[in-house]
Amino acid sequence: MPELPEVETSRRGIEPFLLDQQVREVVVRFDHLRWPIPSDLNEQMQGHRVLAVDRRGKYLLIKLAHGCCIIHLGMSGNLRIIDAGLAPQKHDHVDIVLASNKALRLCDPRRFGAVLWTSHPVEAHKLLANLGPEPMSEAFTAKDLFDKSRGKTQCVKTYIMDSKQVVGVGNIYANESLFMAGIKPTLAAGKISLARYKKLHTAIVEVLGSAIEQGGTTLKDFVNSDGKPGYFKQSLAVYGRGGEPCLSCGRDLQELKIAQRATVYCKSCQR
DNA sequence: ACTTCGACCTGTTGGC
DNA sequence: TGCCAACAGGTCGAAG
Repeated sequence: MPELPEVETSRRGIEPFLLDQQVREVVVRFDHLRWPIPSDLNEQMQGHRVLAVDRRGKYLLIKLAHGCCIIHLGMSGNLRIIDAGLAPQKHDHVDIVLASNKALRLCDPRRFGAVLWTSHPVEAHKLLANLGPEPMSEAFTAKDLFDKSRGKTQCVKTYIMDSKQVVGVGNIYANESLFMAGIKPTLAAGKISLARYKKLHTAIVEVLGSAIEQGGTTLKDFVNSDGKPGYFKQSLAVYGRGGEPCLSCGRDLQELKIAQRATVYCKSCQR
């Protein structure tokens, strides 16, 4: 489900319900997500207050005084705020029950997501330590994108989806950003000029920024934490539109696979 | 060191 | 209607 805008939308949705709340109990109904959920998760969190609900890339970070619960939504995960005790549906794997009698509930049919715990500074966690800059921060620059791409033969689409370069650019927004920047997705990352990386940088920031403003993309089952859908889908220019006319020039959009992921672009607008 | 590819899962969709 | 194959928002870690 989620790319960065969806994760950020979820974070904003759940934060007011978690912040400053004491954790009453963590209920794990199914512990085999991408990795096993730590068996001492309840022991670690029970009775402690939530100090912050942060995000790093697509990882949600629920911070307590002595450690952090790391949540990743994988491909199909979603989070909702419910009344504690509401009967769980299929795939509702974890509840973090709060003293307020509300609970944060994780549902993840495909189980590509993760729920982990770390007692060390979370930034040093193996999964977070090597992440690139946040796309909406000053640390993300066209110059770095350009410099780090030199010598690389991989497609530019694969390159911008690599979380070591920049976090949060998934398949939808990679397609959209490349269209906005007028860059053909199959070009070798190492052969693209600084001027074009400046366009691409701007496009990534704009595409992700407006998606966050609009509450993420609604695809199939995405709803944010209060159950309202995102509204970005109606602004997608290429994703899911293979064979349909380019919104800019009217020619048929091309569809192909790059690294086994659906890729759509306009042959005449993207070169 | 860089790049590609398999693997992890269920649910939905489209073709026959 | 049923069956089967292909596909779906991610990304780690192994293999090449």
